[in-house]
Amino acid sequence: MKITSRFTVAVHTLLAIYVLGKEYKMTSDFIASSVNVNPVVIRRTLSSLKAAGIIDVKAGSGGAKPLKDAGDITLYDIYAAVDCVDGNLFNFHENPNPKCPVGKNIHAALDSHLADAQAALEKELKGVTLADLIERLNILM
Amino acid sequence: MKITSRFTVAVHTLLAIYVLGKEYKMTSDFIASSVNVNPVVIRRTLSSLKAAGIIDVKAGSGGAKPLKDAGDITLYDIYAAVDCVDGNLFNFHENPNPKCPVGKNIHAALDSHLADAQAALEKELKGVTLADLIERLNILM
DNA sequence: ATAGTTGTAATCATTCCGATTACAACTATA
DNA sequence: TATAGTTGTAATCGGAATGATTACAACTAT
Repeated sequence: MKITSRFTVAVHTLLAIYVLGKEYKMTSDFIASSVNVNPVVIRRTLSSLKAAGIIDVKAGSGGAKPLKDAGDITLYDIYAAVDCVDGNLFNFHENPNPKCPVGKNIHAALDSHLADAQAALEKELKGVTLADLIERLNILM
Repeated sequence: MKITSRFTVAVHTLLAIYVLGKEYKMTSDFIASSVNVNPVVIRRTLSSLKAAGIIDVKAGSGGAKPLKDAGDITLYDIYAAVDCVDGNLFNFHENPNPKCPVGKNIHAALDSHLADAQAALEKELKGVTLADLIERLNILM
């Protein structure tokens, strides 16, 4: 079980917009050919990023544009924007038997630890900005 | 996108075995009624836990038994035993365009950060043992 | 022998994903 | 204002993963 590629697609999309946006018009078709997915997938990604206030996209004229400074966008912001994880990362089996001492209390015993693990992952994502990635890209390019 | 309930089912299963195992014969049917899933699901879980050397199960006679000390079993061990995540937690879009400067380098720029995030989650899981959960259960029960 | 189990294969329905088609709505510009 | 190029979005499709369930062979204790 893996976290949707929507996330890495969104990161890729933003990198493209921030790095190549001055030189090219960033249409969904253009971005789609860099990411190598269907343009509609990019349009959906752009919608999410727009709803999160990260970029601006105008219907008709086209071309996505940055709204925030790259240093102010973390991987977590992107992860949250495309909603790869709806609430809890870990799936719990529904309806453990309340007549069993284990079934009755397993949520109380386990939930906080799972939340901690998820928080640790998300904290790590909060520590990386789009600017960090762009810097690294510029070295590599 | 969530991590399979196989994981929490396995934790529940082990808790049942370690907490109730002295009092009851822990058959797949018994455990299934505590977890509230189909017995076959539990048998599969037991198989994984057995393969990981955590418990012993004998075909025919039945009844799962602990092989390791609860303090030596971490949530990570269970998570790994039932293989909820096959390798990388994050899905990457395949085939980014190598002709695009972003597409060509995005893996190099992003992979390590994703690995770090996954490692942070797993480290957290390594910090909790079955004994911790049992202790908490005993207080609640 | 028998009853009770485990191990495992095979199906099935459901859910989620990304791909794709289609088309209405919108905007810049000629 | 007509047109070309875009975005927004609904609808559908096939594929993959999941858990539920049925079925039955293999095994073990009594």
